[in-house]
Amino acid sequence: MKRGVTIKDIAKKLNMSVSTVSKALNNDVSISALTSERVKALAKQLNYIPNEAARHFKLAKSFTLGLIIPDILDQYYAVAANGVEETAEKNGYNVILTQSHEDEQKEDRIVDVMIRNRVDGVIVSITKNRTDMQPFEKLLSIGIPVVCIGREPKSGQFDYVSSNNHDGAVMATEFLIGKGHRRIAHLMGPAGMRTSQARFEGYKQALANHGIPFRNELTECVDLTRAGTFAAMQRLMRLPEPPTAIVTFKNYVTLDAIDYLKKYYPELVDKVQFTGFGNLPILHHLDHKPLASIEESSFEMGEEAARILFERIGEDGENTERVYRSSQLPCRLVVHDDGE
Amino acid sequence: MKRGVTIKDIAKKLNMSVSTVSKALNNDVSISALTSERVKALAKQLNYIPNEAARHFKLAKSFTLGLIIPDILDQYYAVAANGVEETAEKNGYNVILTQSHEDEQKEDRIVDVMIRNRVDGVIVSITKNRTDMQPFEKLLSIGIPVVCIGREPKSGQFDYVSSNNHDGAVMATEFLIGKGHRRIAHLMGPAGMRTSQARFEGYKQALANHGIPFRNELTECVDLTRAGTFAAMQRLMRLPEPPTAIVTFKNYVTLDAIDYLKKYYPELVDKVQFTGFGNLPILHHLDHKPLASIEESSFEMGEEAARILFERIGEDGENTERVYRSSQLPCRLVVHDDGE
DNA sequence: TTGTACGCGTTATCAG
DNA sequence: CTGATAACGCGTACAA
Repeated sequence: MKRGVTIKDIAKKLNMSVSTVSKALNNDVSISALTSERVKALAKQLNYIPNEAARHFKLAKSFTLGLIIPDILDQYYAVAANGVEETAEKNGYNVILTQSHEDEQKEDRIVDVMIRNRVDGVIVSITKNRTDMQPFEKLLSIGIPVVCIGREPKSGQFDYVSSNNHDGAVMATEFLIGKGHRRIAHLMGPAGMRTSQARFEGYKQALANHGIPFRNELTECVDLTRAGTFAAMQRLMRLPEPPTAIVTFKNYVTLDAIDYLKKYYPELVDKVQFTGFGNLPILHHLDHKPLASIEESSFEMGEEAARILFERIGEDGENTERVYRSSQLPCRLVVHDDGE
Repeated sequence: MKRGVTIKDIAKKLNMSVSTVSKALNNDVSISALTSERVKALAKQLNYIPNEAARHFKLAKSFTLGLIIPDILDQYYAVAANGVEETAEKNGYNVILTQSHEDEQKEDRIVDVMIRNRVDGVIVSITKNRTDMQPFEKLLSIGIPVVCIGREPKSGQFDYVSSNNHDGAVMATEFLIGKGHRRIAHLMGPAGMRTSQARFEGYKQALANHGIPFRNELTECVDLTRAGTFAAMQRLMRLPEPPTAIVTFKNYVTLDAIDYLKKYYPELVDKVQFTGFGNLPILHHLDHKPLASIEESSFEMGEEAARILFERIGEDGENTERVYRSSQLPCRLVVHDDGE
C-alpha cells in the first residue's frame, strides 16, 4: 500500500493543525467557512482519500456487515444478499459476503474471521444441521448483533426474519383446492427444518379450512436430492389413489417431481398439478411447469434483516432487556400462464 | 464495539511488555518457549481475539480483496466469485463482493469505496458499456493491482483472465458441423463486446476449417433481451434458406431462441439444433434443450485471477516494467444426452 | 531473551 | 474558531 495523502500533509501545506483539517473535512460546525473551503479545495486537489482503516481503528467501528449464507448459487439467498447489500450501502456500510456451504465448521471459522475483523453486525442463514448456536451467542456476548434470516435459530435469543412459510403453504394449497383438487399431496422438506414444519402446518391448515381430511400417506419428506424426490414420488404415485395435485417444498423439488412423472407416468404430466415455493425465472422456458409458484420475498427479507441490524447497532448494547423480533414477510402467489 | 481483550491486558497480567506478548503471539523466534507458552495459554484463556483493524492499520494492509461483478444472479459470475473466494481464503484474505449492475457510475463509486478501504487488490469484470478505464488506472497508480476477468479491458495495461471464447466457439460450431449441418447460423452477442467478437471469429474459423463459406445473413446480433433474440430469430427463419443449426452467444439467448421456435415454428423445434455458451444446471429439466453447451471454466477463471492478483500484491510495486498477462482458460463441450 | 519507545492516520477533548 | 495532545491496538527497530 503506497502511502497516500493524509490530513497531516494537508495541514502542513495550509499551516494548520491536523485537528482543524479533520474537523473541516467532517463538516464540524465550529470551523469557519473560509477554512473549510480551503481545506476541501486542497484535499480535492491533492486527491486526498481518507484512510478508512485508520478511521475504523480509531472509532472502533468497521462500518462493515458480515453476511453468511449457505450458497450464493441459490437464487433465494443471492436475492436476499442483494437486499442486504442495498440497505447496507444506503447506510454507508460494506458487506462481507461468505458462504457456509452447509458446513458447520466452516461457519464457525467464518464467525471467527468476522470477529477478528470486527464487523459491526452479522446476518446469517444458519446451516441446515446446526444444533448449537454457540458461535452466534458468542457474537452477541461480544456485543456484535446478529440477525437470522430464512432459517429459524435453534435456540437462544435472536432477531429473525423469514418469509411467512405457513401462509405461503396455505396459499399454495388453497390455490390447488380452488382448481378443484381434493387429493393434494405434499412433498415436504427435511423434517429437521422448521421451515419444513411451518409449510407442512400451512398445508394441513388449508385442507382443514376446506373440510378436506388430512391423509398421512399424502405427505412425503424429501432430502432435497433428485433421488430423494424420485423415491418420494414413487411412493405417492403407487398409492391406491395417487394425488391429483402436489404442493412442493422448493424449486428443484418441483422440477424433479415433474421429471419423475415425465419418465414414469408420461400420461399424467400436466394432469397432476403442482404449486410450490420458489419462482425461478427459468420456469418460463419449461414445457411442463408448476401451475403456480409461491414467491418468497427474499429481497425484502434481506432489507428487513439489515434494517433490524442497523437498529441493533445503534442501540447502546447495555439494554440488558432486549425484545427480540421475529418478522414474517408475506409471500406472493404467482400463476404461470402460458400466454405471453 | 465492546472493547475486547488486547495484548496489553495479557502483558499486564503476565508482567511482561506488550512487545513480548506480540512477538510470542506471532511466533517470533527470539521468544523463549516458556514465555511463549504462558502467553498463548493466557490468550486462549482470556479468549483473546486479535484486532485485525489495528493490524491492518499498522501494517498498511487490509488483507482484503475487492471483487466487482455485474450481477450476482448470473451464475457465470457467481461461480467465478466462488473461485476468487476460495483462493482468497487459502491466502487468509477476505473478499468484498460488489455488483455494478452494468452501471458505470456505480462502478466508479465502488472503486472509490475500495480505495477508501484500502483493499490490497481488485478483481473486476468491467461493465459492458464502459469506455474509459480511468478508475482502474487510478487504482494501479495508487499501487493497488487490478485483474480483469471475463471482459477484456478497453485500454491500458491490465492483467486479464477469461475463457477462451474463440476456441469455445470453434468447438461449438465444429460440433454442429460434425452432426452434418452446413447452414449454421450464429446468434452473436452485442457487437461492442470483445467477447462477442472473439466468439464470432471462432465461428467463422470453424466454418473455414471445414470449407463452409461464411454467409453474412446467417449472423445476427442480439442485445441479450428476449425481444432482441426474437427479432433476430425472425430474420433468420424468414431467410429463403433458414439455418438448420445455430451457435448462440449465451444461455438465455439459447432458451429464448428455442422459445421462439416453439411459438412460431413448432414443427422445427428439435429440428433446428443449438449449441451455445453457458451450461445451466436447469437445462436438465427442459424438454427442448440445446444439443450441447460450451461450459466456460468460470470457477477456474476466478481462481486464476486471484492467483495472479496475489503475485502482484507480492511484488514490490516499483517494477516499472511489468509484463501484463492475458490468460485464456479452455472451455469444455458438454453434450446433453437425454438418457439418465 | 526481553523491554522501551515510537509511529501508523484519525478523531475527541480540552485549552486557548 | 483553532490548536495541541492523547489515544485507539499493534508491530518493530533498537536498546538493554
